[in-house]
Amino acid sequence: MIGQLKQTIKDEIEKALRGAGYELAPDFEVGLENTKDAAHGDFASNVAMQLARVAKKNPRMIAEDVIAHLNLEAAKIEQADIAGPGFINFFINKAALTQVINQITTEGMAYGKSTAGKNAKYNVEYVSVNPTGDLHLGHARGAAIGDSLCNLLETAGYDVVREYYINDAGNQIHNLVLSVYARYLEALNVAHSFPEEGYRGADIAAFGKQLADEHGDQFVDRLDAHYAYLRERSLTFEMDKIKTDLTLFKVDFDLYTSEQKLYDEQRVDTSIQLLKEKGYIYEQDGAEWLRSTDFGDDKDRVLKKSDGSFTYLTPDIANHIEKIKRGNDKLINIWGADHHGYIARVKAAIQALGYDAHLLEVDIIQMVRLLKDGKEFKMSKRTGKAVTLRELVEEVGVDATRYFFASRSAESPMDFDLDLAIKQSNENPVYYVQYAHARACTLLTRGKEQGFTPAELDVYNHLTHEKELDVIKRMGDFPAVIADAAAKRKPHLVVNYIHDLVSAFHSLYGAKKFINTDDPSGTAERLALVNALRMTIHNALALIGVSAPVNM
RNA sequence: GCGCCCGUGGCUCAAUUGGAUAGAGCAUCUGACUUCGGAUCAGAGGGUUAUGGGUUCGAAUCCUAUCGGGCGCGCCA
Repeated sequence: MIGQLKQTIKDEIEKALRGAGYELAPDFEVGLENTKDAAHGDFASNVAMQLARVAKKNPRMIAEDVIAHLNLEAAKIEQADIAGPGFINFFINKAALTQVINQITTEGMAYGKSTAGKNAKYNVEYVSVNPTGDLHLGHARGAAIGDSLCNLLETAGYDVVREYYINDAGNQIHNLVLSVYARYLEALNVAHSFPEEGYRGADIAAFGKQLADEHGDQFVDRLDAHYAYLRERSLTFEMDKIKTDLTLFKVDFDLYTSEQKLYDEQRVDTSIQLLKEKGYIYEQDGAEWLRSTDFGDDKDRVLKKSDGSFTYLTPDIANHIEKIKRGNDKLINIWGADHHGYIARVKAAIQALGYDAHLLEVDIIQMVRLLKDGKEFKMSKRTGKAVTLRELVEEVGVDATRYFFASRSAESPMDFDLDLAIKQSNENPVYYVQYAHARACTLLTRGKEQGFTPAELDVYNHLTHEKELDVIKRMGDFPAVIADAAAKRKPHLVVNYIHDLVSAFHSLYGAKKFINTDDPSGTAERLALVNALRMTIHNALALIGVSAPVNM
């Protein structure tokens, strides 16, 4: 509703400009922003400044032209002022604004949805952790951001598939089997040596012991004979555990793609063949290379090694071909910063196949540095030392952890002080938001006890307090905020929004009585606002995987 | 050395992508109606946005140089 309002104003500004004789470029877009200060009205436009240079005219004079030609009634504006260097501030009809309440209560759980994405097919690949150990802190950040982004995209009208690419082929799986086997022998007190490149996570030790309990010494000295079985069991164990942990973290996937399956179905061979046909493969030193430098990569990349096996890149290219074949309009990969050097080569492959580089978008999430006792705590694959996602959830909680990760921009590296997180978990801003939701719910029940039901009116004439209007306006922004955050791939914008919305409500709560007043119609209208607010908070928190408790 | 990312109050982070007086939380300090939930509210102090130069009506944001930090730079995955 607010979105329509703003569009109407933009259209009318454009008409006014043309009416005043300004030439507008075909792609000219009228700027109209929410104001930060109520004194600047409800919306502000900077068109006058935008046009100052080309029109060679003082911005304030342009602003005057706009106002002189503006049809206030058509734009549904009560007043338009010029301020500062040439901003035009618009004041809208406050009573009309309250209609947002009805929109929210009618749409309910669906409030926030929009068609901004036009059902474009988006494939989002995230987490995709190798099945060789526990999910840790860094993965948690990727999972939280990836899942939130998918929720945002869906709500903003995109057609989303959530994909987890499983690296279940290659050397690391061999090392996984050897590691499990070593732990198995260890559990049986059989002399063994731990593999050089082995994985020392606690999960693997536990699984080795489990195998010993199940099978006794059946596999001792017979690794080769039972290799396939142990491989299958190890992989299943790892993936099941990863899925369980992710579900605990409220993160789910639509599609699990197996690297091994890409091999089995000849898709890896086919993709190399395809690149050969396009002429971007050459042989050197017994290996087959992709001429990725043709597309801006630093150096060419080996696809097929001289021993006949493939590099990691090759099946990944095959998978990207599969994604494209599924008819996706956009492929989004969410990777940790340690993989950013890999972007150029995958993009090169996509271009070599004749597709636009923009078809693939890689969003990088910067590193999480873990602090313990104020010092950096290096996670180590060698020793298996790490803080796992599971520990995080147990000690800090899902809601607090997800809110924490979602609230920070992905592009800046962050420190995570675990001790502080545990100690301060009850000071986490997430409770500030959840408390507002619980408070709203209580108000509704209390109101009901006293015989009040939320009003259903065309216009809410009693909601005139500055802080009431502030809350209403913010609620009305919700769909646009989602669409914006989705388009920018920035879930933290939603968290900023939630915090501001809730803060406006807490402030209103302090300034105004809701029930226990001698103003029944005001109470009923105010409860309608509270009801709409409750829904908005609930829907907003759902986007980042955080619950909205009725009481706490 | 080359490439990408980052640098904002004591700490952790924002800033509608170039907009009006750079905002929040934590920490510090001062206040709040004898039940609408004090996990809250009202307020105070705290900043040369790493540094220099440039672009323009206007810069934390763009360009440039320098300093500092992170991550990459395998026929590993």
